Amino acid sequence: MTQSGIDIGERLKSIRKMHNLSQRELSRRAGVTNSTISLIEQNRVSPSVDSLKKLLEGFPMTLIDFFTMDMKPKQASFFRRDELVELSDSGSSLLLVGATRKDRKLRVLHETYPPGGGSGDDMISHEGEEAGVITKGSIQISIGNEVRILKEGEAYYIDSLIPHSFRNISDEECQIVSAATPPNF
Amino acid sequence: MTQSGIDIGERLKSIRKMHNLSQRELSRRAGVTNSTISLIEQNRVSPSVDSLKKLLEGFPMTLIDFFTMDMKPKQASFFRRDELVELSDSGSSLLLVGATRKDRKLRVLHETYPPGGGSGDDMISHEGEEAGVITKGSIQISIGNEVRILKEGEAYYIDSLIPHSFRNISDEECQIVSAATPPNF
DNA sequence: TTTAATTGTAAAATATATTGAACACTTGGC
DNA sequence: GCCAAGTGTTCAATATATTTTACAATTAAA
Repeated sequence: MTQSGIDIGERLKSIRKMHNLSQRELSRRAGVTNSTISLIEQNRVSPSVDSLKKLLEGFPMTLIDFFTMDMKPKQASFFRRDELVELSDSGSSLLLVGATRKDRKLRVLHETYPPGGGSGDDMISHEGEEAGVITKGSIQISIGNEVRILKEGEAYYIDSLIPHSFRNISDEECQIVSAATPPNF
Repeated sequence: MTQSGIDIGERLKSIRKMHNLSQRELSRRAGVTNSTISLIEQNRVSPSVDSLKKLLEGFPMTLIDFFTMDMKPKQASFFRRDELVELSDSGSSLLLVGATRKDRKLRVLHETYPPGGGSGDDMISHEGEEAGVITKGSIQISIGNEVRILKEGEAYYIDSLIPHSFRNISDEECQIVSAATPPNF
């Protein structure tokens, strides 16, 4: 029988429903009996780790995912261009994706740098990681004491602790999509 | 008996050792028999979620912590196009940024979908958050039971555990830069 | 050495998870 | 109406996890 604090049965059931699977269909995919699934979802048994793992592989999903899952309120998913929030006051443009969401784990930006534009000397460093892809033009990126020019299709991945800055030294507009976690704004 | 992929027994044992606890002492704290602990550590049984939870409370530690535990090193920097790792085997292209880093918190992809291409019919779901910007063309995105077509410059931001999929139903190539945390690959 | 208190392990007994085969109920043809 | 295929549930049988009790090996103190 179960007493595990978190409602494993309910959680499994809701995941199964999300994927539009019947107990029997999940049973086939996971190699666990449909009756077992029924009992687990009713919290009449506490599944072995093996069984739970098999079941999750039917989605697929990992044990980490399962135990990390918390019910979250549904929030806006799609964003038109005018729904992206402009963060920059200079000539450059920093459009934030998902600004309306309360507790983002991710800071995704669509950045546009005109010729001569740049991020300023961003000496603020914070815990986390940051990465991006150049989607148009080229840009000079300084990371620590390294300096390099990245062209369309190239990318970077850095620890946010290391001071970094961007400058468009070309005569073309440059666009970047970047992501960081945890978000610093 | 166990076959759970990850070595639960070894993991439990190493955690116990880290805390300088004997099987019997952990037994007292957790309310689980020492023989059970012995069997689990030898991987001769697959503990029930209940038992594992009780054991971890003896340290204390959560199930999330337990399953998240993975040893991780570090690295950095710039990536040319040919240094991005192709993850797709179909017609679409999924280029991973920073693949050489072992401990990424971020999964940034440069995705290219030819006309008719897509992410596959199997909707994938995993714990975390995911967002992206369409940088070229347009694409149809399904999130849960919502479907929408996003054009260049538009964006999305979703909880990763909501099943989602992409399909390019236009006659032009579509490019996206997406980011997710934590990385599922 | 002996004794007592540890340690991890093992076997049989017991409790529980899982299976296999039913059940009643619904849905969509025909 | 009936029938076939689907749904989730229940119960007895079986497989497995957990406990109880015991054992042998180690460590420390007398």
